[in-house]
Formats: sequence, C-alpha cells, structure tokens
Amino acid sequence: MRVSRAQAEANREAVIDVASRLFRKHGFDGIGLKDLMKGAGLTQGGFYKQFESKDDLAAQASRRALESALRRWSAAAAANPQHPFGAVVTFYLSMAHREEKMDGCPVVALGSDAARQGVDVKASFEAGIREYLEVLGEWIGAADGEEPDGKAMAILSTMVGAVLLSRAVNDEQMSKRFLKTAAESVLKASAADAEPGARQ
Amino acid sequence: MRVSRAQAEANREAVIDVASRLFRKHGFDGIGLKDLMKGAGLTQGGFYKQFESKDDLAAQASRRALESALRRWSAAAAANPQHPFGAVVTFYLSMAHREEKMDGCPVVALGSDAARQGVDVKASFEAGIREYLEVLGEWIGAADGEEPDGKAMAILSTMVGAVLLSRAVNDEQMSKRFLKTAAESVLKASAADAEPGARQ
DNA sequence: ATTATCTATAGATCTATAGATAATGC
DNA sequence: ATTATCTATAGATCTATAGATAATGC
Repeated sequence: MRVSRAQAEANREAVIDVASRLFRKHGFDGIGLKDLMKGAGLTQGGFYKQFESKDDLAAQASRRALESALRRWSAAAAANPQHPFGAVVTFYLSMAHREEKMDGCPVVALGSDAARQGVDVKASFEAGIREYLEVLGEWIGAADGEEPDGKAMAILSTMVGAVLLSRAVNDEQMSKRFLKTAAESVLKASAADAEPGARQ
Repeated sequence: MRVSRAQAEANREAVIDVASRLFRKHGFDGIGLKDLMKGAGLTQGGFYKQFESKDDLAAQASRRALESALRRWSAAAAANPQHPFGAVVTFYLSMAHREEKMDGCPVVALGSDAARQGVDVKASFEAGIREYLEVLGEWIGAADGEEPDGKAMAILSTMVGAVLLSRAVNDEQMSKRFLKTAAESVLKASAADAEPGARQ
C-alpha cells in the first residue's frame, strides 16, 4: 500500500494537476474530493495526508492552472516570434479556446468563483495575473511613463471579458462576434502607442 | 397554511428575487434550496410546487438579475442625461460595484458559473447581454456600417473583464488600477468614432 | 373540493476523520 | 519503525418526493 517518497510526491503533483483541470471544468463547488482523487488514480482517504483542506488544494490548483496558462501563452508567442502579442490574441480569442474550459484560461473559467474564495485562492490568481500583465507589457511596449502596465490591464480585461461573455451565451454567432471585436480592439489599442490627445 | 393565489404568486416572485441575489453571492452550487426558500420566508418543501427544478430557478433568477442590473444602468444614466455612457462607466467601474457582488452585474458574479450551466440559464444571460449591448449601442452611437454593435461588444468585454479581475485579486491598489485603466480605455474607445486608420 | 405550504424523509453526496494495511526507509 | 494509501464511517447537507394540514375558492 505504501509507496516511495518520490512516488508520493509525484502523486501529490498529479492531484494538483488533475484538480487544476477539473476545477476549471466544474467549478470549486462542482466537484468533490472523491472524484478529484480518483482523477489521479487514488482514493479519497489519502487526501488529508496530502492537503490541509479542500481550500488548500483549490489555492494550489489555481496557482498551477495559471502557470500552465502562462506557458501556453509563451508557446503561442514562440510560434510567431515576429508578432508574439498577435499570436497570443489569435489563440486566446478563438472559438477553440472558448470550447476548452478545462485547459483554457483559469481567470475566465474560475474568475467568478475565485471572487468568493479566501485570500489563498485570490493570492494564486493575483500572482498569475501579475505574470500575465508582465508578458503583455513586454510585448506591447511599456506605456508612456506613469501607470507602467495600464495599457496591459485594459487589454487583459478586454480579453478575459470577451471569452467570459462568449461562453455565457448559446448563440455561436454572438460568441464569435465577441471574440472578433475584442481581437480588433486589443490589436488596435496595442498599436496606438503615443496617440495624440492622450494625457502627456 | 394555504395562502391566496395572489399571495402565492407574490411568494414565487420573492423566491426569484432572493435567488437572484443569493446566487450572485454564493454561486449556483454554493447555496441550497433550503436557504433560498428561507430567504423568502418559506420552507424547502414548497419549492417543487413553485419550480420545476433548481436549474429552472437558476434560469429565472438569472433573467431577473440581468433585468435588475439593466435597471441600475438606466438609473445611473438618467441621473446624468448629458453623459449617460460616462455615468454608467463611472458606476460600473467603481470599487463600490466591486464590493457588492450580491447586487452587482450578474455577468461578473456568475459568468464563470453560467458557462457550466444548461441552455436555459445561458438563454437568460444571452437575453440580458443583448439588452446591455442595445443600450450601449444607443449611447456610444452606432458603429460605421458593418457590425452594428461591434464597438459595444468590445466595450462590454472590457468592463466585465475589469470588474472580474478586480475581484479575483487581494491587492486593493491593483483592483483600483484595473477599474481605472478600463474606464479610461472604454471612454476613449467610445469617443474615437471615425478614427483614421480603421477599416473603411 | 382544491391547493399552497408545511413537516418529514429517502437516498445520494459532501468534507473530514479513524483505524487498518502493507511497503518503504532506517 | 515509519508512513502512504486504503477501507470505512461520522455527521452534515444536498435535491427531490410524500403525505399532512389548513386556508382559499367555488
């Protein structure tokens, strides 16, 4: 029954990975410990030797989900080094991303849920969101002086909101238009750098 | 025990109203029928004489929440008839709105949850979102020809995303900056009408 | 007589804990 | 000897149903 220390650690990581996907699919309240452990090939009883509570797993799985999402951004960007931002926008604001909640952006899949969670889950989201903003800031160029990542924040808001809205409606055409108009908007915003009329 | 037909209908409406608020606070999976009914001064047993299922209530409460949110937009707009759009943006992208999940925009409070629900809940969201887009379109002016509410869609995405992000982090300063940068972005986007460089 | 609401309960599921088991690690 | 995982279970809660109760509506 007992496994090696290395295997135990691998099992723990597997639970976090599985949870990061199943929470995105079902929400924090939509799936129980039994199914989360079963997803990693374990039974429910071992859970509390690995984690302090379900909240503890939620915080760790959130962190893992954000890290995984950022890696997908990097992969999309690496595939098109000339236009990393455009590549990420194309991927993020696609119908494919709309459909794959389980492997998609956790801010969209769990944002409403995260707002109801405690500080630990929110800390995981905050850390991941800061990394999102950092890479966005690098790609679109630092803003003009004050509010370093202000432009990145507005762009991230548009991207997150568009996918959220596209998933909340039945009409596929409407979903597509949310994604398309958001893509046009953020690409335009990223291009407009020292626009006349803006302060300073 | 039995009440008049009119009172029964009033009770039913009260349950929907309460549910529209409690679902926003706790999520569809975060509150049970017992507490939903108790919120309207009733007991759990009567639930299935009023509603077909919990999903049925979720769909009706979602519709009610969206209607109520649109009324708040109208109220904010009516308070400043010269700049209805600016008034709504100021209210929507405020820290006060960030704090009041229970009476705030249901797309933010329940958007991630709605994506996991069936067609009925999504239909409620879709109908409400269409109304959001309609009033936005009136205020910011119809776009130039094709894609009538394209600009409204991008603006709504930014607004929804910014409040969602502002609620997912612990840092209040970060929350404020999400709201502030989004407000600047949507006000600029609404002003820029026939911008040079745009297609057409 | 009808029916809106109540109390009570079935059966499933949830989080968390207790104790057994069997393999690891000293 | 220690410990990772297992089976089993406590106690609470969930959705949904059944039958009782008492006031309405004909």
